[in-house]
Order: sequence, then structure tokens, then C-alpha cells
Amino acid sequence: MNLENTQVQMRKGILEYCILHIISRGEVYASDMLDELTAARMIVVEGTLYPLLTRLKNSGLVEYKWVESKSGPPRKYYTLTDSGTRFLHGLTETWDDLVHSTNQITQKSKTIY
Amino acid sequence: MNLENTQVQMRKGILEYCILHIISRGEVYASDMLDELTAARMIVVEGTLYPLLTRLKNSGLVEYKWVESKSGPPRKYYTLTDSGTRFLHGLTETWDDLVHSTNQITQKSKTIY
DNA sequence: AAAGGTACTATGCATGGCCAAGTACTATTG
DNA sequence: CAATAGTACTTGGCCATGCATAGTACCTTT
Repeated sequence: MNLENTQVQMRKGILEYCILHIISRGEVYASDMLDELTAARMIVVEGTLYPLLTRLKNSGLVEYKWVESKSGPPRKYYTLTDSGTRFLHGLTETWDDLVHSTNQITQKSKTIY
Repeated sequence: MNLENTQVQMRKGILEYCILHIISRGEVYASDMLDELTAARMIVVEGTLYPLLTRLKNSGLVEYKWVESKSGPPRKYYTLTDSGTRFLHGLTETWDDLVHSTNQITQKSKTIY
């Protein structure tokens, strides 16, 4: 039980939320997402992102279209489906609740009555 | 890939952080922790909490002493070890970073330049 | 045509939350 | 004193996800 491992565990599920959010803002492909995640200091590797996108696709939350590129193989540009949009709303609520609950616990010792 | 499942995944690692925080405030046993978690609307079941406490103990992050009870079997009262305190500090940083990164991503669409 | 970069795919492992069933101790009740 | 109910802790197995690693396929450059 080391820190590094716990960091990985903490990431679980949250990544899915972040990815859906990024896709919700417009058509993007994997490298765009990696750039945004990296910019936000949420380190993600390919081996995590691609399987996640495949799962989202298979669940019908996102869809993609192939777009040819000038500098390499064609890319999958993703968009949210209606189902994905609803799912994202549910996730947002879940995440907000989780943060709220955690704050309540971790800041209790700082609360003064 | 349903909401309920993602909620479970989101909880991973965060629970460990919350538990360590609760223990850091003084001697508690499992039912105390459940009460606090429930009060903060972070629903946890026994089958999650007890194995987690065992892991924390085996990792040397917490220790416990048996205390007899007037209304049932003896209880394990937990406290943080020095190692556990350091670990909690590391986790706090990790959690804060994660929340910050997530906010940066999810609130980008609301940002106005 | 050879080399290097870009984009996506596939397989298998480790981990933690959860379910479900079980053990063990105490107090209460008839 | 046996039976019941309540409390506290234990154990084994399942599942989904993040990740490591290796591989496929396409394009551009030289």
C-alpha cells in the first residue's frame, strides 16, 4: 500500500468523467484529449485512454467518425451521444457529491463552532 | 457501463483517504467511522470498511488496541502511526491536485476570457 | 525502399469496493 | 439455563478499471 498505488486508485472513474467532459465540448480525437489532460496535470497514458474510449463507444455514450489527417493515419473524432450527455450529467452530480462529502470529512477538524 | 458502477469506481482510493482522516482525529472503532461517513453522506458498507482497515493495519499505517465494550464484543480502537501520518499528508496533496485538475477540465467551458 | 512518426488495437495483471456468508461475544428473555 | 437478538469483526470470491507492454497500420520524408 504505497502512495503511487493509491494515486492510481483515486483516479479510477474520475478519468471517465473528465474524458466525457472534454468530448462534450466538441469533436476531439485521442491526442487532443491527452494534451488537455496533460495541461491540467492529469497524467494519462495511451494504454489507459484508448481502452476507455472503446468502452465508452461500446456503451453507446460516445460515437466517432473517421477523419483523414495530413500527417499520419486517419483519426477517430469523438462526440457525445444523447445518452452520453445524460450520463455526464449524472456523473457530474456524483462527483460533486463525492467532493462535498470528502470536504466535510477532511475539514471537520478545522471547523470552529 | 452504468452510473452506479462508475460511482463505485470514483470512490476508489478516496475512501482510504477519508478513513485515515477520521482516524487522525482520535481513537475510533469501525462503527464510529461508519457513523461519520454516513453523516457526510458517503455510504460505506461493512464489507468495504473492515477489509480496508485490515489493509491499513498490515501496511503499518494504523494500529489498534482492543477495548472491552459494555454492549457486545470488544472493539478495535484505531490510531494513526507516524508512517500513517506521513502517508495522510501525501494523500492530501494527491487529492487536492486531483480535485484541482478535475475542476480545470470540467470548468473550462465556463471560463470567459 | 527504408526510417521514423502518428494513431489505434489487444492482452493480461493488480487493486479495491462490494456481496454474502460466517464467526464470536454479550445481553435479554422466558 | 437455553434461545434469541444485537453488536463487532472475518473471509472468500466477483468485477471493473487503470496500466504496462507489445503489436498493427498508415503516412511522410529522405
